[in-house]
Amino acid sequence: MSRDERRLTSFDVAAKAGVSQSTVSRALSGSPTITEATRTRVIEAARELGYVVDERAARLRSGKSKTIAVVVIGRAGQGAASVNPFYYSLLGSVCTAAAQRGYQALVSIQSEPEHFFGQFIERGQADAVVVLGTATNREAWRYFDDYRETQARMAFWGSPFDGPGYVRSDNKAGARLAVERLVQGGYKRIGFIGETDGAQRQFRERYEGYCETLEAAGLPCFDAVTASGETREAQGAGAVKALLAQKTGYDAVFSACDAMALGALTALREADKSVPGDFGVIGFDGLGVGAHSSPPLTTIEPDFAEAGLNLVEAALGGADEDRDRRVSVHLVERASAR
Amino acid sequence: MSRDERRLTSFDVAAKAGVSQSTVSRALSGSPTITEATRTRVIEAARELGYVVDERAARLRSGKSKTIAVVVIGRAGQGAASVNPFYYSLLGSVCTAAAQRGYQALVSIQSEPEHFFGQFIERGQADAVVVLGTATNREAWRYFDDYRETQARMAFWGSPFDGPGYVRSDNKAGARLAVERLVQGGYKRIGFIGETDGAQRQFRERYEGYCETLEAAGLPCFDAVTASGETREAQGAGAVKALLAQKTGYDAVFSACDAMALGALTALREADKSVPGDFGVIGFDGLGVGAHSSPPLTTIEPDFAEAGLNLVEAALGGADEDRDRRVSVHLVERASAR
DNA sequence: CTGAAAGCGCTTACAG
DNA sequence: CTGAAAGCGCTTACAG
Repeated sequence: MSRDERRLTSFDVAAKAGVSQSTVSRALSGSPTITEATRTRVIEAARELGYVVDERAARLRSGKSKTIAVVVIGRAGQGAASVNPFYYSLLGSVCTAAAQRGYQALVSIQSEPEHFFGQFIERGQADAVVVLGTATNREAWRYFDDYRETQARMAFWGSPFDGPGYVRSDNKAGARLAVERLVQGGYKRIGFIGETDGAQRQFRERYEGYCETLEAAGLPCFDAVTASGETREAQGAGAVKALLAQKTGYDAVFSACDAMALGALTALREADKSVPGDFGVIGFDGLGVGAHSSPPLTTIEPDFAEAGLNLVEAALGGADEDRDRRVSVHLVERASAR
Repeated sequence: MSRDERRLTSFDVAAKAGVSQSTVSRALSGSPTITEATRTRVIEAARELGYVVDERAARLRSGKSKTIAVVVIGRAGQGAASVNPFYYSLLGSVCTAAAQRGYQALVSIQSEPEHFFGQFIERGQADAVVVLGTATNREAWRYFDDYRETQARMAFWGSPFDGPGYVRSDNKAGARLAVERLVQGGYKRIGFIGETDGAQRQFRERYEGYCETLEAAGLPCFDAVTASGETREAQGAGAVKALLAQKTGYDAVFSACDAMALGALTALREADKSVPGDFGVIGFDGLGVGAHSSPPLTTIEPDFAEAGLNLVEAALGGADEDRDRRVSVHLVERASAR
């Protein structure tokens, strides 16, 4: 209720409980070497005084920080407004997963080269760092890919690079789910939109899954179609136009990401193709906005809670733990495939 | 490159630069009492060694933490998945605003009563705390409303409560923009959906702005219409159905929030009302998903960057600064009003 | 302008 | 099981 002038310390609690300061520390930190009676007395004294330990001191002394630094990469020149909902959801999952493991989350949104910073562990502020965000900010990813040479306890999502600590969706399984769903809907000539060059490793994996599934189904798979554009949506719209112009007789597309799929939907509407009747579309990412498009977008969604847990574990585990971490995905049935 | 076994300290830098440890500290912290020549030498030594100050020690000693704790309130029983994109954007803006003022952001997502926790300042982890999130988690807001009795340096967004430190949109101005836009579109019987009882102070303000603007335009204003439902969208859809059933001849609605407006759009489509031809809809919040609804939703959006800055300043300023902080809003012209 | 010293509030060997 | 003491790595009076 009242605001004390002097900060309460463990000595105040010790005095009140009639024990030494070290006993207070042990009692409050859950040391097993303390009698239950003593512990209760100390906890009660602390409660009455409104005392909580000063984490700066506790962490300095113990050498730990019980914190995970989470760096969210945005588009250069745009800041927080450029972070898409997918990464915010992932951020939320990481914070939650960290809390479940007893860690706090120090969040930093980084877009500009002059502010790239990763030395949270060296500053004693974090025990591990998770980096996530748009693959399009190449400079940022280059910075963190270099930086990881100096630190093992890191994990990544969204990077165009690869290596230990990189966590991602099970892209092939996702592609399979999507393409099988399209096949099951009776579509015969299924295209793929999204670039498959080095930039987006995830996209390449989705493309591979697309081809494999189609081949297994005895259906033809086609070259990936792309188009340039400012935004992912413009790219998706352009790709669908290009694909329609090909006159291969496409009747469906699997899009490498939802943002492009949304653009595809717009282009299809303009081309008077009815979705899902004439043409099927399935995206990838599980963006919430897809639920409001017309028609609502059927998509592949990674399990966010699992993604958060994987990122936290990979970061805490360090580079030693060199396994390929794949997050499971599932089909979100909406209305863009018949 | 190499991973040192022993942590580097300011003594190592001192030895390398040929100065005392206190000089290293002063040089690196930007103390004006240091010669430029000395500072350069120290900085260079630190750079070569790869030294950065241990913030736990620096903050313990200085008594500051240069951190803002950001608590994001989710729906009980649902966690991070229940945090909507609006609050994630706000979270991002707060992190960015904090960084601009030289603060870091410690983020904690809280949904369950047993994990409500606000004592970041007492733990020495933050200099101020910002709480934001859904007004529907009453218990959480009650907790933080109680907690603020013990701490001045707090700011809030989304609370059903009121008082110093509560930051919100300029709701009346927003309502005016929306209703004037509807009037300008030629709509004559404009309804309001959203509850106006105590729960959502923001909604009441929007309703008041709605009435005032309509009266000023010489048009009738009506009682707010609501409907119960699991989600905001279901509530919006229900409200529109109820409103259509009234046969007052409504030809537009101003919705207290976008989520309800999205539901309204669905209900209107089902009722074969063409939007914006037969019926106009304008929401409030600026949700990104509104850009993909059919038709895309015209809405009122608060300035997120300004909101973040306001929250950070209000929190840092403490309760002394007892002014009513209003964040400016603007009309996002999309296609649900002719 | 710089150095030697104290001390922030804890945790953790070291004794008993 | 508990206490007295050292020390984590800084910042900041206090001197000079």
